[in-house]
Amino acid sequence: MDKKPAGKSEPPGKRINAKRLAEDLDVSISTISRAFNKDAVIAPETRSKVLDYADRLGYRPNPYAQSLITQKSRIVGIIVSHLENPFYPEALRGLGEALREAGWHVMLFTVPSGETPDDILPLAISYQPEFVIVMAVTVSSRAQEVAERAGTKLIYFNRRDPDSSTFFVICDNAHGGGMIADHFIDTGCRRLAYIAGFQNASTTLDRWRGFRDRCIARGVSDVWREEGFSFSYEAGYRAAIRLMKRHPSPDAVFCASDIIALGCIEALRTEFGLRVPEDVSVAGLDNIEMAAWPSHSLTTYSQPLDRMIEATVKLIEEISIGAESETVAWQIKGDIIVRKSTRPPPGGKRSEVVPDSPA
Amino acid sequence: MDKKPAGKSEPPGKRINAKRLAEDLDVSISTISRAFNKDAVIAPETRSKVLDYADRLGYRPNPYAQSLITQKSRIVGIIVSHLENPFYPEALRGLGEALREAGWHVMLFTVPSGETPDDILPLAISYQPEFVIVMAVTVSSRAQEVAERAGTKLIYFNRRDPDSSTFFVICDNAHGGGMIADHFIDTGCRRLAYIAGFQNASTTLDRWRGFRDRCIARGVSDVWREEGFSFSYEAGYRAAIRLMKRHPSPDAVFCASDIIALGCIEALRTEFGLRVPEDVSVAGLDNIEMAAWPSHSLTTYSQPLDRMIEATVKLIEEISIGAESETVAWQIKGDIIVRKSTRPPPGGKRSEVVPDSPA
DNA sequence: ACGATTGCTGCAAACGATTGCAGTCCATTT
DNA sequence: AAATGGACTGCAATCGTTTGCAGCAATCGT
Repeated sequence: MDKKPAGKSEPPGKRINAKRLAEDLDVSISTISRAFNKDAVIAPETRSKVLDYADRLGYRPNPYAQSLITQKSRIVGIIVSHLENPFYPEALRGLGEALREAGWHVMLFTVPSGETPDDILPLAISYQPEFVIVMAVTVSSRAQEVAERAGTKLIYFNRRDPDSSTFFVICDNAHGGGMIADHFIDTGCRRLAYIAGFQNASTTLDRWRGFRDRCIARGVSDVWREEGFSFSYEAGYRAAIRLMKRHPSPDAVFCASDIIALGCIEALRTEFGLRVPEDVSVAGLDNIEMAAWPSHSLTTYSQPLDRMIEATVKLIEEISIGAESETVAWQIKGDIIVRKSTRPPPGGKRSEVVPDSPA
Repeated sequence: MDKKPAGKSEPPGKRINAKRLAEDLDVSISTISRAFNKDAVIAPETRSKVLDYADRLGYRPNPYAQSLITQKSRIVGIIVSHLENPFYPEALRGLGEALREAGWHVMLFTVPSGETPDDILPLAISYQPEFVIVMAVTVSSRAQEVAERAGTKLIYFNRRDPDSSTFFVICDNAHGGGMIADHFIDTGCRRLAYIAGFQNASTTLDRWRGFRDRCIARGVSDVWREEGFSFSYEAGYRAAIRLMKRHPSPDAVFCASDIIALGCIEALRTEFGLRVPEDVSVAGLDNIEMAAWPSHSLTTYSQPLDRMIEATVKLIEEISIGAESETVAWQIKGDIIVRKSTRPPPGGKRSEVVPDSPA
C-alpha cells in the first residue's frame, strides 16, 4: 500500500516492543523496562537515551503485558446511569480528567434504560478494573459482594449506601436541604413543598430530611412532599402538575435536583400561568451549568464537584497503595447560590450578578 | 503445600485462572481455553463441564492475557472534547451502549480544556484500542498518521476530514442548512444570518455552505455570517450581541448548533428586548433533548443519532473482520423539526411530532 | 592494597491465556 | 485384519512486560 519509509528507519512491519528497543540500543529488555519505571535503579544517561529513542519510535510499554505481570490494571471503571441529567456529564468530565492526570485509565459503562447498574457490574468487572465508581442513584447491596469477589473496589459517587461499608463521596445533601429551607423561610415563604427524585435514592432522602427538619425546627409545619420518581425535566414537569392539584398554591418549591426544578418551573408557568418567583419560589440542588443561564437563573445549592472529585481521586490513590484509609467516606458541604427563581431576600442581595430581563 | 482437595469451595486466596480449572477438572489448559472459544473444536460435554465449573468459581478468561496473545483488545477508545454541548452526552450514551452490545469495551478520554484531541490521542492509543472514535470537532490530519503507526483505526464521528481518507460518520449537514434556509424563506424571512461554531470545524463549514447556497439559489442574497468561535451557550449569547451591532435587525438566525441557538435566543430577548419568533426566527441544528422543552421549543434539524450510531458500529464490525469496506464514510440525512422558535409556515403546521420520512 | 560497598545492568522466571501441530482413541472402510 | 479417517485433547511456544537475584566494574574505607 502507501507505506512511506518514515524518517530514519521503519524496518519490519512489526509492532515495536521492548525487545526491539533493546536490540537497537544494545541494552537488555530489563533496562528498557527500568527506564520507564519511575523509581527503578538505572543510570540517568541510560534512561534518557532509552526514553529519547522510545519517543522517536513512538514506543510505549504494552499495558496488557504490564497488567498481566503486575496484577494491576490501573483501570477505573465508571458506571453511569443517567446521562440525561446534566449533572452527570459534568461530573464525568471532571472525574475523567482528574483520574487520567493521576495515571488511571477510565473505562465507561452506561446503563441502558431497561437495566440497573447491577446488571452492568459483572461486565465492568470482567475487565478487572481496580476500582469501579458507581455514579448512579440506585444500586443493590449485592453489588458490593460481587465486586469484592473479583478483587475490585467499589466507590459510590453522589450516593451512599446505609447498609454497606462501601466507600462513598457525596455532598452534604441534608445541609443543602436545610439551606434552601432557610432561604425560603427568610424570604417570607410559608407554604412549602418538595419534589422528590427516585424514591429510594439517598440523595432524594437526605435532601428531604434536611429540608423538612429545618422547616420544622423553624416552626413551619406546612411542608408538602410530592414524588417525582426520577431526576429529569419531564419528572419535574409532571410532578409539578400533580403537586398543584393536591396541594394548591404553595409559595415555594424545593426540587430534588436542578433539572427537576427546570421542569417544575416550566409547568408552573405554562400549565398554571404562575410567575416565578413572584407567585412561587423554586429552587433546585446541583448547580449545573444551565442553572446559571439567564433564561433559567435558578436558585440552587451547589454540589462541590471539584472537591468531590478531588476526594474521589485521593481515596482511590490511598486505597491503591494499601493505606487502609480511615476516611472511608467523604461528605462535603456546598453553598447556596441565590438567583432569580426565588424571591429576593430582605436585603435584596443575590449571590450572582445576572443580566437584567426586559420589563 | 496447602493444597486442598478440589472439593466444593474456595481453596487458596489466589486468583482463579485456567490452570486452576484445568487441575480441578483434570483436563489441560488448552481445553479450558477452547471451552470459552466459540468456534473451537471441543466435545460438547467437555465444554459444558468446564463452563459450569467456571461459572461456579466465577472464572472468566483474563482479558489481558487474551489481548497479549491475540493482539486484539476488543477495546474502542472514544475521545470526546466538548461534553458541555449536550449533543455529546447523548451521542456518547448511545454509542457506548451500541458498542457494548456488539461486544466491545469502551474506554473514554475527555479532552481537558487547554488541550486538543491530538494531545490525547497518544494516550488513548497506548492502550492499543482497535479503534478510536473521535467525537470532537477539530483534529489535525497528523492524527491519522499517529494512529496508523500504532495499528489503531481512527473514526470520526460528527466530523469529516477533507484531506485524509479517515473513516467518518456524519449527518448531512449541508442538507440541514438547506432545509433551514428553505423554512426561513418559506415563512417570509429575507434578512438572514448564520452564527458559526468553531471556525474550521467541518460541521460549521458544511452547515454554512448548505444554508448559504440554498439562500442564493432562491434569490435571497442578504445572508450575514457571524463567527461564534465555539459550540456553546455563551458563544451563542455573545455572537448574537455582535451580530446585532454589525448587522442590525435580521429576521431569521440559523445557528450552527442547538446550544448556540439557545444562547442566541436568550441574548436577543434580554439584551435587545426582541421576541422570538415574532421579531426574529431562530433555528439550530442537532435536536438535543432540551430543544423540545416547552421553554425553548427550538426549531432545528435533527441529527439522526440512532442511524449514525448504527452506521458506526457496523463500520467497526466490518473493518474488524477484515472486510475492506468500500463505504468508508457515512453521511446520513436528518429531518427538519419545526417548533415555536421560528415563524409558523403559511399553513400553520408545525412538526412537533418528528416526521418519519424514509431515506 | 584489599575487601566491602555502591551503582548499574543482564538473566531468567513469571503472568494467563491462544493455537499449530502432533498424538490418541475409536469407528468405519476396504 | 489392517488401514483410514474423524473427533478430541495435550504439548509447548508465544505474546511483552516486571523484578528478584546475581554479576561486575568502579569507588570507598582503613
